[in-house]
Amino acid sequence: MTFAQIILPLNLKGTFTYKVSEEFLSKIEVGMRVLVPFGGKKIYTGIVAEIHHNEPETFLPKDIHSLLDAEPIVPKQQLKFWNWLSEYYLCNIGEIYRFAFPSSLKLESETYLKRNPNEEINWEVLDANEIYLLQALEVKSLVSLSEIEAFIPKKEIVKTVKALIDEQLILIDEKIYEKYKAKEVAYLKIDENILGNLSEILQSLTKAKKQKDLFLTILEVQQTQNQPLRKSQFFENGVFNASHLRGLVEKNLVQEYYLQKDRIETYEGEIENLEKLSEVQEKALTEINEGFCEGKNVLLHGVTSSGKTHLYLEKIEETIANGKNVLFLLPEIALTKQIIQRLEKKYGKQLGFYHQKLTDFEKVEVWRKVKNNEIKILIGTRSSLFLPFQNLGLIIIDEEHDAAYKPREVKPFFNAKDAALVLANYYQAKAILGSATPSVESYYAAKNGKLKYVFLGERFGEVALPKYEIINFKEAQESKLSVGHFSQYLIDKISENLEHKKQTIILHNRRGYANVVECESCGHVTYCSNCDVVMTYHKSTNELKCHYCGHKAQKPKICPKCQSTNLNTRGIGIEQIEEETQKIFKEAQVERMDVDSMRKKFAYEKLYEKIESGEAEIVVGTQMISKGLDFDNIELVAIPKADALLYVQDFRAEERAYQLITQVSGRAGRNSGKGKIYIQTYNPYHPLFELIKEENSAKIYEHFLKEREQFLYPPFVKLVLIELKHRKEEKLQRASQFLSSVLQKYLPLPCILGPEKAPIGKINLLYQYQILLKLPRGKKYQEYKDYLLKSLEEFQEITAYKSIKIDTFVDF
DNA sequence: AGCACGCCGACT
DNA sequence: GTCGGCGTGCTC
Repeated sequence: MTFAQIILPLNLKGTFTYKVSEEFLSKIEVGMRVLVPFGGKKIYTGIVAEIHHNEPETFLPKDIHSLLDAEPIVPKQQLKFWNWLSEYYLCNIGEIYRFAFPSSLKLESETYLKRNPNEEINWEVLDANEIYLLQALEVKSLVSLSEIEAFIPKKEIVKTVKALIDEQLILIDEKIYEKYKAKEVAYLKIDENILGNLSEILQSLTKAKKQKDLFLTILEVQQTQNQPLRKSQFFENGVFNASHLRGLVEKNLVQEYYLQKDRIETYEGEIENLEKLSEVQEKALTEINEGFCEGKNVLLHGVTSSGKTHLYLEKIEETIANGKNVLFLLPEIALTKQIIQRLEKKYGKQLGFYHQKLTDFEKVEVWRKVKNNEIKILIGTRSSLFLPFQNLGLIIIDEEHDAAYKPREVKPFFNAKDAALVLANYYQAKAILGSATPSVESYYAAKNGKLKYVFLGERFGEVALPKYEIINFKEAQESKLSVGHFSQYLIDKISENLEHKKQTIILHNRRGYANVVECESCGHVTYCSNCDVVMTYHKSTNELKCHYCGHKAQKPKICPKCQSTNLNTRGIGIEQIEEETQKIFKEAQVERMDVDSMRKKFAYEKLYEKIESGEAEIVVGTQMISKGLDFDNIELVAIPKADALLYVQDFRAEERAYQLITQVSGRAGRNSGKGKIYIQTYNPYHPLFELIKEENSAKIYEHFLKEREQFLYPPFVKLVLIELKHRKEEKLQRASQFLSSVLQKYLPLPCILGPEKAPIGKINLLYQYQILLKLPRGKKYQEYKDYLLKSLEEFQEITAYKSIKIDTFVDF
């Protein structure tokens, strides 16, 4: 007897055992898709994870319904990768499968109903709904539940269907269909062999002038154009129509055939050659190669505009020349047009894109191409790690420090940067992590020899790096040399920059107009009704918005508590900075770039255009502004409230501030080398600002590492965050306490921090508690993680706590 | 995750 | 008195 372990797209532990019947025995392989029944009447598409002969003892396995693939669709390396993810990040493999596959590759099971032909209907005893349904089945033999909604009220459907099933008048028919059908396009061709008799052919067409003309047209195009002839092109001018073509096809003079159309338009322009590498880049390239030779992956630490892309292109080229493929990971696809354009020019059709914003059809298209090895370079976000690569040779993780590689809100949680390294290893491929501001973890790994450290310290073409200047805002205020949140000094500098017809960027990392609307008389502030956060005031829409659940409310005119009209705003948002900027620089064209202003369609494109053309003179923005805006005319970057970057309560706050400041600085003086950065702060002697000014990245990382070591944070310990959520706070608190006590049985006490209320105690009506684990690195780590898993299992044994939602974030 | 079964409040 | 809320249990 043969059995198979099947991965199902459900958030359930482990895999499921099914029996492999005789008919599939010789065909079934690990990595193929199968159709299996599950539960009452559900059918799922699963993935074969293992084939074996151990009959289960505690239950009777069901049969595999059918085999969907003739060859494995998930490569072995991917299955290994899934397993690693599920073990390392403590999530179910089914969740990984769900995330990894475009939904149309998972067959859909929709419940369809049909008449039971063996049962007579006694119409008299039926109610109206039942009669409608049966009549519908007379007309159409199969009706789906969703179709029934058209003629039976929603809440009565289940009742009606159930009654008829009980009477055995109807049956359930599981109709399964594959959603994805490749779109086909018609092409024409003329068999060149018949051309020996060309004169004869033309003779035979003398009576059909149009057909003759069409034939000659097709022939001409075919002989001049060395690619398939799209059928539709011959009808575009209106001279010919389908019947003319039909005549030719019937006479066997022209053949019609179909090709799958790619839904993704690919670039067909010129293919550009690489520029020559600079000396510094050559050296870096040698070092990368050395790293690869030592069997190490590389951390490429290259200051902004140092030409990291250039090196990537070199390695990509080389990999492809060796017959292997490349995965190029980006944190977000939207803000990185420039890099894509560059690769597009060079690689044209061998390039593919993949990210979660594609339609399902498009995703499957890319899937197919990757599988068939038609795509040599795949550019994509973290979801592209799951494509069925056949012979991956290189993975590049650009902007490796970017938090978008590990979004907390998407399940399953994993860090694409770390996952990429593991995946590369499974494919025996090499990886390059690239950034101008590497994450502290990667930097540490590089310094410890786990990664090869390659530093590119100067801008390409020896353009000077931007200079930093720190403005003591406290002093400026005290000597009354300030307007709003701008010191007179900064204002002068920006004015100068405007006079030189150079562009300015102002960074302020807080959305909205004001953080809080506060009553001056009683101190009342408006909280979100769903979340435990103060609502942010947005002046442009004149409303209060919750940035966590999106809840909106009117801005109060009087204090709801004490009826005072003395309401004031506190905490400056980007909208207020924009307003002030416009007020101070009346003549200047000021634009804002944040999530709220970029929401409209093509807002980004429009802004991009305005900056490129020079129409926008000052761009005020949140962290968004630090990405992708590579324009030569920007020379000044101002951060009027730099302190705000440090107020975040997070052990990575300083690291993030450093990265953000450095990234946004990189926008200035890319060409002229005259970029200036003004950091305006109340704490001009804050070590971080001083270090940034010194421009000694090694020293900065030393500083970070020292703090991390002292306060026991990564990379010196492994962090696991356990998040518990429930609608009832008391129950949640008790549960969290209990989980903590279970953990205490197995883990040393100092490892466990909490439970405590999460920084945002309630989001969307769910209360949140958390337990933070600081686990030692090395051998003990795995042992402790096994204990953690055991504890979580013990916790879930308690029926009363089954309704508590638990999420674990490993290395968050 | 989905889905069925089972026990307590607001309606014909 | 029923309909229907969601708490609990199970799925190879």
